[in-house]
Amino acid sequence: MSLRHALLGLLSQGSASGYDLLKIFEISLANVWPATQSQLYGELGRLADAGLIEVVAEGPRGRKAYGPTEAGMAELRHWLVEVPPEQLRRSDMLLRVFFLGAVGAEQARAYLKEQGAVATRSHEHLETIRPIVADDDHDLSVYGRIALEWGLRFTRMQQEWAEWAAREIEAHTSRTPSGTGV
Amino acid sequence: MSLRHALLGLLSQGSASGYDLLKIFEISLANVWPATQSQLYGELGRLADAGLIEVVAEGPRGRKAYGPTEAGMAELRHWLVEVPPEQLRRSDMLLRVFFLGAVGAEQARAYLKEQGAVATRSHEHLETIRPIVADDDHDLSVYGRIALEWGLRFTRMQQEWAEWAAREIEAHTSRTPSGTGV
DNA sequence: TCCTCCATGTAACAGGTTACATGATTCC
DNA sequence: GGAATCATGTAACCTGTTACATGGAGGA
Repeated sequence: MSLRHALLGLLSQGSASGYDLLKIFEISLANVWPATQSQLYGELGRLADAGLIEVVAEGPRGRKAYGPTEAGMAELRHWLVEVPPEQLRRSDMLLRVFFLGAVGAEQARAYLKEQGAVATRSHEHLETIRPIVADDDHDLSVYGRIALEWGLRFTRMQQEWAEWAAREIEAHTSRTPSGTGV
Repeated sequence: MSLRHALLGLLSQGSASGYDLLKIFEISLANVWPATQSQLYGELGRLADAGLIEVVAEGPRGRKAYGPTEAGMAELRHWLVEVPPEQLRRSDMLLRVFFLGAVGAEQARAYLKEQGAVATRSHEHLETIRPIVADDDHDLSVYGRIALEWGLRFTRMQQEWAEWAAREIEAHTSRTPSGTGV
């Protein structure tokens, strides 16, 4: 149920309409908690019904700008500090690693090298947005920077791991030259 | 649709019943691709209907052991090398970071330190299972070791990041002592 | 006028979780 | 005989995705 809290969090930083929020999701939250338009409007309705947000302004074309209520802010703070984050991560990238024995060392190495390259590209992309968040001292900037740093460290780790793994397979292959598995 | 491929992958390493597979999911795949019992039996039925697996043995209590068909193995290899892994990662741990401005520096630091501690515990847990996979040269062991190494590097990265982030907040707080945000 | 963008909503479907339901076998 | 374990299956519900549907407002 974290979409609910993502919305509360965004609205705590300033009121916005569903349309505004959708844009914010696309730019800044896309890598952390993607959401689609239909999901978003549905959840806004449910949040309003639950009294956690309310319409604070209406505009042209039926535009409704929402803001959090006191109950909504309380719920957000509760979630932030008292609800332990989910640990579960599904990774089909890693799932494949378990079964790489089904395709022979050459293809296994190619797979890992490709994953390393993907990580490198992601890392480079994140580097390009670093300067945008870098230069000020607001709260938003501090926490944005911390999240960005996570991405930078993660992509670097993944890149280094993939290269290490490709070398491991090479070493294993040279020890057992016949190549087991298929 | 990766549960399907997780099942094909496991069955490619030896035939098994739904019950067997469930146990394997609980132990070895739990951190990478969790699956519930009801999901599993449903998918086994669909895989059989699609001709990707077949019943290779029947046992007591209605036990049905499945093995992959040739079509199933082809599908597995196709998925392994030709279908690019999903990049999407939802992380409610990271989502919270974006909104930490809503709770004051003290609580924000406490949150990050807790996440660091969680990562440390996970890392220690993974270290305990390292010796189990370490000592042989089979394909399975090689790829199991590579996946484990990912976990070790990931948890270490997360731990270091959380500690760094907590220090960042401290530095920011001492620069702007009043404490902005709520 | 026509196109683009703003703006909201619904319906159908897929994947996943929890809970319910049932029964056979083995071991003590 | 009774408990634990093996073994499979179904139903209700929630979250998320894709696609469909509609219309107002502003600019060229």
